[in-house]
Amino acid sequence: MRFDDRKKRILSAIVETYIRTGEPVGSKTLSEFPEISVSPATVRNEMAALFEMGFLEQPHTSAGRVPSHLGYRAYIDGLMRAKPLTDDEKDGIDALFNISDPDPDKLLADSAETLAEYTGCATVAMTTTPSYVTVEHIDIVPADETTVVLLVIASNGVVKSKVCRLFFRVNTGIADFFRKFANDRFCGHTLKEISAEFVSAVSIQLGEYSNVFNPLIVGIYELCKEVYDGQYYLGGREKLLTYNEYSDRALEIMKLISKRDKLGPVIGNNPSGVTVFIGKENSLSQLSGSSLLVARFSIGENDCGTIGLIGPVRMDYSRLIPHLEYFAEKLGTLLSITYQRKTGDDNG
Amino acid sequence: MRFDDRKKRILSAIVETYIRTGEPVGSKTLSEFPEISVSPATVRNEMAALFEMGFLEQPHTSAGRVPSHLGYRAYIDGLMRAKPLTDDEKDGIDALFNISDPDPDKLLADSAETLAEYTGCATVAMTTTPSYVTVEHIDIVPADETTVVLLVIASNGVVKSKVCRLFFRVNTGIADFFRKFANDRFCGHTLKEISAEFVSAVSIQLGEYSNVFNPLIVGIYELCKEVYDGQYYLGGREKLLTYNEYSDRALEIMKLISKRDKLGPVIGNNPSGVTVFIGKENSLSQLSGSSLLVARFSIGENDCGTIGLIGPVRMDYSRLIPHLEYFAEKLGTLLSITYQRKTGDDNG
DNA sequence: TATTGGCACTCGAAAGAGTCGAGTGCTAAA
DNA sequence: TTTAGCACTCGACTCTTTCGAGTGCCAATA
Repeated sequence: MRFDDRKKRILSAIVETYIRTGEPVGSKTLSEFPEISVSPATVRNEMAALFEMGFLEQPHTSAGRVPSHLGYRAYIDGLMRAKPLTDDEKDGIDALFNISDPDPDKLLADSAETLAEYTGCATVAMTTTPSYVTVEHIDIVPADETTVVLLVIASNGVVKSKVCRLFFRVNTGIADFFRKFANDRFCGHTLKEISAEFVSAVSIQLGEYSNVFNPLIVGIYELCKEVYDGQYYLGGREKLLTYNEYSDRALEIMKLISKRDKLGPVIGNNPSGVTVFIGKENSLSQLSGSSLLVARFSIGENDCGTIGLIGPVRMDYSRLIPHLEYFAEKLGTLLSITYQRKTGDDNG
Repeated sequence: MRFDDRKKRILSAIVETYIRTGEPVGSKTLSEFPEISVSPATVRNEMAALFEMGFLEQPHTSAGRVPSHLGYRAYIDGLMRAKPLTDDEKDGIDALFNISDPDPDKLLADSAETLAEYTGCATVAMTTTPSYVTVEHIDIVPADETTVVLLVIASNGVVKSKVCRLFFRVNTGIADFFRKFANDRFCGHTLKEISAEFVSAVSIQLGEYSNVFNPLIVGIYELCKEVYDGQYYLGGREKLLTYNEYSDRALEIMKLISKRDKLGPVIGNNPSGVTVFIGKENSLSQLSGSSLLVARFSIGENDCGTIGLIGPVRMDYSRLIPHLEYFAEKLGTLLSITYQRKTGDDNG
């Protein structure tokens, strides 16, 4: 049986109509489409064929047809006409990223929230740190008598800080000593190397002072770990409640996507561009009723993170895929500006 | 009509049974309670009286009775026997707060999440900064050639930092100059004073350098604002989905409580101890189906924040009120240790 | 040969009828 | 003042009926 042109048009129309209405699509409705314009009976014959080929499902005998996962897949891979963003939509997204000096962490969290608002889906934004990234510099700044601010600057430009409150007074001498010590021991090592064992070993080298300085050493460890772990932000999880598909599963899905160890591996390892997982294609069985759209973004040349959408299988792919793509691109651009300035200025 | 002892016992039993089962409570059920032990007919007479007095409501003629808001209020204010925490429960909460050197912001966010997990309610945690808090110290630390870390330390011990990426190379001289300038202009001023206008005025004093240093001045402004605004964290909003009461209102409530400008004023201005708003007592009409429990916590002597529970009116007050109280107390204690060490060590 | 009109059939959704039982209010007796 | 007795109410549940959108199949048609 050939998957001829009319079958393609009919499948397209079924997918699009079902996405729009949420109701199974019947032969009469389809026959009224200008790009189809054959009688309902003919449409029925074609639908029977598409059903045979696995592209359609039938909720029950006397209902219309609904796309199967295969049907969605065929639609997305070949039939769909992506709706390019209007200038207004582009301007809208551009405006979101028109921030002069963003805090990268907040930017990511805000992006997730904004993208959720923009798409009506739950979103996830995640960054990962390549294993070659090293500690570039550690600093310690006395804030008041017993408080210091610890800074860890990584070779990828990420800076993290932490307030440490100590049990003794910190003067410039102590700060200088510790700064030198910490830089000597940590700089140049990859973040990956800096394990609890590594830190214990460093601590021992402080000899009798190891107890006193322990909060700072632990602080450095925590900051390194924080940088290496990257970020994981969710946005608009409550959007799932607006879809009847999730009427009683919403809580389960909301909990699931909150867990980085569950969703992270799934979204973290995809080619560039937008990757789509439709329903049962998801490796997590709980997501068999959901579709997942993920897009990588990069800082300059370096692949650095993923931003994704989670919504019902019946989501508007033709609109959301280009949106997500554009959004990820813009996010990458802004992060690149933020992080690359330090080297970009070298020539000036 | 007297609100005599037996009426009180019956009202108590109705509230407690209804909280437990979610079903209207009938006379037969009540007559079997040992503390009531009169016939169903007598109970019915008493219930009719309690209904007259406004303590009960009746979903429909042939259903049992349900507490009215007045009924809950009477229960909470006079009849309820608070269930003190068991040692195990106390240990559980104590363990949550057994952290050596917490980041205050994370602590608050984690507390909200943990409290939600512990109580099954949505939670909110908020801090406010008294208007007398001043800027104590500003620091600027070069991180790499064009990146600096800005620090603002407030007189209440709060430290905030921000990474600023600049368009020029920062050497020690520039950093020293700006540090002195910023401390001269900002220190001693209350956070409240540091408005956009204030910052513009300061910026002008930099003369020809005002453009160059503007990102730093703006950074200081943002940090001051961040400290002054305090924090607002939500936890476990999805818990609301577990109550049928919220079957179709969950989304609305989740959105509402996410808005600090809506919920903040309601929870931010209450006496110490646990304050309870039952259903329609809430000034926000959308919360008429919810109860709100709020508890203040303080750092040392200074009142500093609020932590609260949001759940269905039918919540287990006798358990949750003591829990929230203990939780707020512990949170305050840990924050006090964190913030007060700097002065507490002055005697040593 | 592909398309179409006709027709009997299917099956879920919605509406209506009947039953059940928990719970009530009222009255009269204890 | 308390209680047993009794008629009554009304939601929850079940069963049945009706309705109609949609189907599959077949014979007629272009």
